[in-house]
Amino acid sequence: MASSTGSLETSGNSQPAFSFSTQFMAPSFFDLLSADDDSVTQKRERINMNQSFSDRIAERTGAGVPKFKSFPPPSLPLSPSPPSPSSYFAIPPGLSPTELLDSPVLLSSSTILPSPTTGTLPTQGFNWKNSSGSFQQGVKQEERNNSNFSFHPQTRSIFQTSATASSTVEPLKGQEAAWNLQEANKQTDSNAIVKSELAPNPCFSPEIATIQTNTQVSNGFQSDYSQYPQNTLSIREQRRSEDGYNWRKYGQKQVKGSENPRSYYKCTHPNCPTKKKVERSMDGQITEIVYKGSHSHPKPLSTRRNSGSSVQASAPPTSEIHDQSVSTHSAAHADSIVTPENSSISMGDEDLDHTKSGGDEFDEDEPEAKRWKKDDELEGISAPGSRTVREPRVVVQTTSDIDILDDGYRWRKYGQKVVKGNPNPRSYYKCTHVGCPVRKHVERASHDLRAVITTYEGKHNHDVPAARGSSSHSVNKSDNNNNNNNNNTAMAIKPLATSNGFSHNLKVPASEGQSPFTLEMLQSPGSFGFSGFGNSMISYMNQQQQQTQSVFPRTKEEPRDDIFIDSLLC
DNA sequence: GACGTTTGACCGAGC
DNA sequence: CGCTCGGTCAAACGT
Repeated sequence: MASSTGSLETSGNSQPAFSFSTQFMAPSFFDLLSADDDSVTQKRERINMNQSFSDRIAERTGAGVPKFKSFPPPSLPLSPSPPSPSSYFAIPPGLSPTELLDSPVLLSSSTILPSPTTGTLPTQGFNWKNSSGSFQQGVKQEERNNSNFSFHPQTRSIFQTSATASSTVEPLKGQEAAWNLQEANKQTDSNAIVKSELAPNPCFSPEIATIQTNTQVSNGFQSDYSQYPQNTLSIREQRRSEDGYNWRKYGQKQVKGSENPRSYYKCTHPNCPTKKKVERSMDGQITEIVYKGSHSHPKPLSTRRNSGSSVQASAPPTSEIHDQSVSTHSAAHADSIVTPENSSISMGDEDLDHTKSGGDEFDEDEPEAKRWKKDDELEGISAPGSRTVREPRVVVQTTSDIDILDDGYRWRKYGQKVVKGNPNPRSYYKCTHVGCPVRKHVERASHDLRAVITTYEGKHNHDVPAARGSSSHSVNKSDNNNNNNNNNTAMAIKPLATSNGFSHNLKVPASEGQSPFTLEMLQSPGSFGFSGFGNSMISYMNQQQQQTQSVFPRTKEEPRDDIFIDSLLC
C-alpha cells in the first residue's frame, strides 16, 4: 500500500512497459542487500547482477513480469545530497502540511525541508531535475535493454542523525555497501532502491515504534547525493543502526501464524536491556518492529562501530512488496506497538474506536517492558489460536508517499489529536468499508516533516474499493492479495509498500495512457528532469497532474466527523 | 581476536 | 502432563 506506482504499461509481458513508481514500504533491492538475515538472498542477487536485466526479471518473476525484485541494486549515494526537494516541489495551492496531514493523502515532498540535524534529504523528492541526465541515461539504457523500465523514486527518512551519510547507504552491510558503491558507477539501467528502516529514536518522535521507509532512487539520481557532505562518513558508520543504536541479533524465529521470520535484537551497549524484534515479510521487508525496554545509555557516538544489525535487519531485499497481512487479509486484530524510549502506541480497537479520551488510551508513558507484555496480551485478541504478534505497523514515510496513505482504501477520519512527543497532529482514520475494522493514524514525524508516520491497525477484510473519480487511477488489488503467491501477473512494477496488509499499487492500463504518479510528480512534472523520457513522459505527467487534482479532493470527500471527534480528542 | 550472524536447542508460559 | 509457541541461549561460523 505504500506506494504509488506510475505505470505505463501494456498488456502482455513481452510488451514494452514503463513503470514509474514511488515506493516506500516496498522492499527494495537495497533492502535485499541490507537485510541481515537475507544474506543468502543478497548474495544471490549480487550474482544475478551479472545477468541481463531481462534475465533477472524472468528469473525473479518466472514469467518475465517485471517486479521490483527484478531490479538490480541501486547505486549508493554516498555522495552529495541533492538539493532540497523543496526546491523543486511546492505545496499545492491552498494546501499546507497540516492540511495534507489531515488528509489521507500525504504531502508532497515539496513541503519537506532537509533535516537540520542530519542534513540528509529525502530522496523522494530527490532532485530529478539535476539527475535527469543520468536518469535519462538510465532510462534509455533500460529501454534499449529491456523495454521495461521501472522507476522507483523513493524517499528516505532522515530520522537518524548519526546514521548518516545517508540512510540509503546505511542499511547496507559493508560488503553490500561496497558493492553498491561499485555498482552505482556501473549501473545505469536499473533503479536504485533504497530502503531504510528507522528504529524509533528517542530523540525523535517517541511514538514511533517502527519507522520504516523505503527509498528508491534511480541510479541517475544518485549523483545528487554526491553533493552531500555526508559522504565523509564511513560506510561502516553509515551502516549503523538507523536509530542510532547498535544492535546484536541474538535469535530468529519463524513465528506461527505469520510467514515472516522474526529476528531478535539486543542493544549491544553493556547492561542495556533494550531489545527489539523485527519481523520481515518473505521478501525481506520489515513489517514490524517492536521495541522492548529503554536504552540505559545515550545514543552511541557516530564513530562507534556499527553493529549494523538493526539497519540490516531493517533493510528488506526486494522491491516487490507484500506485507504479511497482504497474504491473509484476515480479520483485523488488535495491535500494539512498543517503542523505545517510552514511546509507544498501544491501541486496540477500542482505543481508537472511542474517541473519548483523546490520546490517553495510547499509554505512551507506559514502560516498554509492560507494553511489550501488552503486545502479547493483545495477541490473543488479534489472532485467535495464534500467539503471533500483531503489532500495528507503523510506517514512516516521507511526505511524498502520498500514495501510501492514499492506499486505495477509503478512510473516514474520525479523530485527530496531538500526542505527546510530537507536535504534529495525528489524524485518525477508519476504513469506511462496512465491517472492516482497519484503522490507521497518520502523523508527521516530529523532527522531520518529510516523514509521515502511518500506523495501521488490523487488516482489511475486503477488497480494495474501486478507485474513485477516475477509472484509470485504479488500485491494483491483485497486488495486494497476490504478493505472497507471486502470481501477480500485472505488468506494472509493484512498488508497493505495504504496511499491515496494505499493499498499494496504483496501476493503469497502458491503453489508457495513464499511470499513477507520486504527488510530487504530479505536481511538478517539469521539475523532474524527465525530459529524458521524451515528450511522452512530460505529457504523461501532465495528464497525471490533472489526475492529481482528483486525488487531493478525494480526501476531502471523505466524510469528516472529526469536528465532533476532535472535540473529544483534543 | 573482536564482534556479529546463524541456527538448532532449550526454556518457560499458556492452553 | 503434554503440546504449542515465543523468546532466548550458545556453539559454530562469518567478517
